[in-house]
Amino acid sequence: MKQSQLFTKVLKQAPKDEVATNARLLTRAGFIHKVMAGVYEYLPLGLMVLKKIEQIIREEMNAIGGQEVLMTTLQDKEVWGKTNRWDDKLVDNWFKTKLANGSDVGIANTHEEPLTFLLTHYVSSYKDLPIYIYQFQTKFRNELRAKSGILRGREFLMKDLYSFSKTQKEFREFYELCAGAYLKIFERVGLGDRTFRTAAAGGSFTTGLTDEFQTVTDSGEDVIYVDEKKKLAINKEVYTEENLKKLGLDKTKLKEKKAIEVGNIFPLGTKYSQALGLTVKDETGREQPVIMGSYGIGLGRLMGAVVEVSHDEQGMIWPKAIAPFDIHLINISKNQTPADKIYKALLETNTQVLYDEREVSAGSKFADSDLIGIPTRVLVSDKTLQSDSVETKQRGSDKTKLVKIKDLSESL
RNA sequence: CGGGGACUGGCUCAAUUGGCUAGAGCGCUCGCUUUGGGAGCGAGAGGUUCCGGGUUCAAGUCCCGGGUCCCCGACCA
Repeated sequence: MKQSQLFTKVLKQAPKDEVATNARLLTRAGFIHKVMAGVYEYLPLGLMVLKKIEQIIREEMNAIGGQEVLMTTLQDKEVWGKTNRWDDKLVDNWFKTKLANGSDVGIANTHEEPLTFLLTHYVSSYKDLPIYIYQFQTKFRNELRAKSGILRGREFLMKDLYSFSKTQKEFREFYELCAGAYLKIFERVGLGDRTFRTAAAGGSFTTGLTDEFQTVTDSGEDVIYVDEKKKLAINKEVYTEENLKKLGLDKTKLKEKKAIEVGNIFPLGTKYSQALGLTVKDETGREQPVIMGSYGIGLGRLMGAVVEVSHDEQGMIWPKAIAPFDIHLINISKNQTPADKIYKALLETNTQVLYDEREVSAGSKFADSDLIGIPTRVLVSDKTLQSDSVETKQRGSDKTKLVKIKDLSESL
């Protein structure tokens, strides 16, 4: 894409109402725009990143047997009444509204109830299980205090998967499979070396220990204790002698760290299936409640976490897998024709390239490029053209390399 | 929800203990010049000073009410 056609522009100064690094950089670079506290619009560059994250998650969820659906934002009150979660005392961060005919509806906060209810229409035999269903869907949560830019929003895109199993053993196997898939996802988006499976409390969903995935960074909201060798951690909220023993963690080997929760998985047992009547007949013909699990990843939060851990003074440094573009082609030669040709040639090799052909100063282009943070910069100047070359540079590194134009696509 | 801070062109900020036509930088438009790390000169456009009341000869500035945003805490997927 030609940069002059991008409708967003880079800002030299971040808006004063943003303090969080992720929001400051993403806003300055034109990836997102704040509408109100905790509510952000995704602009072209930001959406490209979000879509790439989504695709990585989709691939990993499909790989473990997930089937993608899309459920609704408007939810039936009846269904929530069956688990008593309609009550504001139990779930108080809910947006609710009314239809024209006066009936109450909920605005998607989570989907355990609607999905469990949906499955009662299709599942009746143990032969129908297991089933793993997921979606990318916007969640609305009326947080008392939104903060940290896109890390905690009132409206955010979430991948939520729900597992439906006939036995504890079957459930546990999938639970571990999904934990593995999560680690792969965080690896692929560039957070692998600092993201830990972490024992935590289950909130309103369950009792007992559950698992979350925490990315270590000083800008995190949570405090965890990490065993770096075992690649395991425990959240401060459940840090007790008893739990340490249960997890086989040695107090002396744990390091206290701040972290961002980028994903979570937890057992739901039969709480929802029983309440909503989701049962299957077993081999002997008896009705058995289905054993459930829930597995979530907030996409915006994940994107924000990447920015928090991967940036410098100049701007963001995107991992290749989720960068909005692969190449930032920059022309600073008066003669634009050679750069135009390179742009076309790159597009023909299916390279995703942002082409800065604007008539602004070189320094301004470099600064914008560093801020946006595309992994590879390809520079065309009078100097490089003298030797039929371009200069390549990786974002985050100072090393530059002169590459012959005819060899460019192979070298990338 | 408790405590603290803020709100002035698109963005960042000025505006003397209440005083003239609310200024500057960035950004934007036009012209000329310039082009390897946010260039220069000139001309120009752009304002309900968050909203509503009030005090005063006079309010961006003081008073009352409301709103929004940010931070800390509580809460929380």
